[in-house]
Amino acid sequence: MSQQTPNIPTPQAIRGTQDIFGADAEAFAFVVETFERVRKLYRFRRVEMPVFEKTAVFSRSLGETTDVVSKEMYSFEDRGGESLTLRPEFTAGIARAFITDGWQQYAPLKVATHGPLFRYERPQKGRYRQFHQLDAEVIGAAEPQADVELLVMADQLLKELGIADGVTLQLNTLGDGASRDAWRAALIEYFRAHAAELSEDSQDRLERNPLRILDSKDPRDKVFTGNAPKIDDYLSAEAQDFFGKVTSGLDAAGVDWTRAPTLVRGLDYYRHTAFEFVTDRLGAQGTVLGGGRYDGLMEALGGPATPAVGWAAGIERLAMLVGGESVNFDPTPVFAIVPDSPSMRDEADRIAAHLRSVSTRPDRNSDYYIWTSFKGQGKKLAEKAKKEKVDAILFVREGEKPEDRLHLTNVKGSQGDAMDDLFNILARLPAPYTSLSGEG
RNA sequence: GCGACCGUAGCUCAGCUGGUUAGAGCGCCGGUUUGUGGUACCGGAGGUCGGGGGUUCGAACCCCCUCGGUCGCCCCA
Repeated sequence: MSQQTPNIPTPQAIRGTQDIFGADAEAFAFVVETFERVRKLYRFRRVEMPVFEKTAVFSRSLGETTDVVSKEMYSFEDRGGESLTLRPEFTAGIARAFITDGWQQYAPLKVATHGPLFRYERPQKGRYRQFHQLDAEVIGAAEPQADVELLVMADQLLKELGIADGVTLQLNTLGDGASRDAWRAALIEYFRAHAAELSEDSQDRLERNPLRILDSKDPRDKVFTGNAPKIDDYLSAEAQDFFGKVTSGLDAAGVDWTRAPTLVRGLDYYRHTAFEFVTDRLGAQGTVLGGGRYDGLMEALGGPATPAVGWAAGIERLAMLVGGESVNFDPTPVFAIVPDSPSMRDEADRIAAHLRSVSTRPDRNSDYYIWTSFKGQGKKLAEKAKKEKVDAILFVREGEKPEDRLHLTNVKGSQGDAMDDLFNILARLPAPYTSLSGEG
């Protein structure tokens, strides 16, 4: 290995960013690919959104007083003196595009996207300053069936990722605007009576975000949360009916859920349905997918009143649940092409090039993968190939007759049909190599 | 923003209450052996002990500052 150049300090990675590699990167890709498949199944349209927006897009939609806006955004002035912000979430930007790009003509519009988000927070397990989310939104649909479809899709995604076990859907309603405001007022009144006995955090929350006191972890607060006013007592008949249709829709679709009366949303724009898929396997960052209805958002951005629902899911949290070195995300067999001697290098390269050029199936996936190296031959290279976890090694050796020149060795011990499959693939070899020797 | 723990070769770590040239395994490079269901052996390169300051005859080890990591609080997906 080469030495580092002295006296030139290597710049460090930014705190809270990640260089994702190896099994983690495979798990990440598996999550994204699964999401893409499910999103197409439900006919959500793919959108690509800018990574930065005018700061007002977020400050208006999330609320100036929220922690995200007041202390977690990466905001800066560009060279024109305009205040811009690296997106801390997807919804606000999509809502902005809905208004400014005339997407209203497609309403009700189902869109999905994924990519990096930025929040200046203290890094910890499952939380980074640059993190990645999957996102799905239904815009322009006031019907509870939209909430149901979104939740059914989320449920199917988690099942297809193989992580549905141990993840529970917690569901709540915040009511319509009037219900929510009445409940909020009642909560403030109730907690204010006990203000002195609450935790310092909750005394602060009392002013800024009283709903949040309900899911406080502090035992001093928990004493009071049990008897706090319930949203159910403040729901209008319409809001009650709406929530009833969501739950019956979920039951009809066979999605398990539990009522979580203290589940609230941190951001101001949420109404009605609020939900989180929660696991107990990720420590403090247990929410793996969360969202709700945000009927008030479009107006906050100066657009027409437009009902909408959506959710987002943390890709690295999903990847951690999927993870594990042992998981094989892709069963496609891998062949190593190994020249037995330096003189067979070109021949080996020729064979590898041919196999790669004929590998593509009509569905654009490959039947097999080909591993090669840039140097080495024979024994050493075979050892290296095994460390790369190839399924079989095709040795290219010197020999008079073409059938003597190729030798297939099965590395992983598959037999019978599996071995036949490997041989069948090599039947696609060019002219001289119509047969080859090998062992199973 | 607050708290706890941690920071020794590319990786995972050892280094006794501060005491001579800082170690192991894996990996890497070279070689010998072995014709291939993750060979065996020999040799080699590679470390400002995160960085800076201090205490001491002497610091990887003690103290302070700083940077970074991990896990909580907060916030949130």
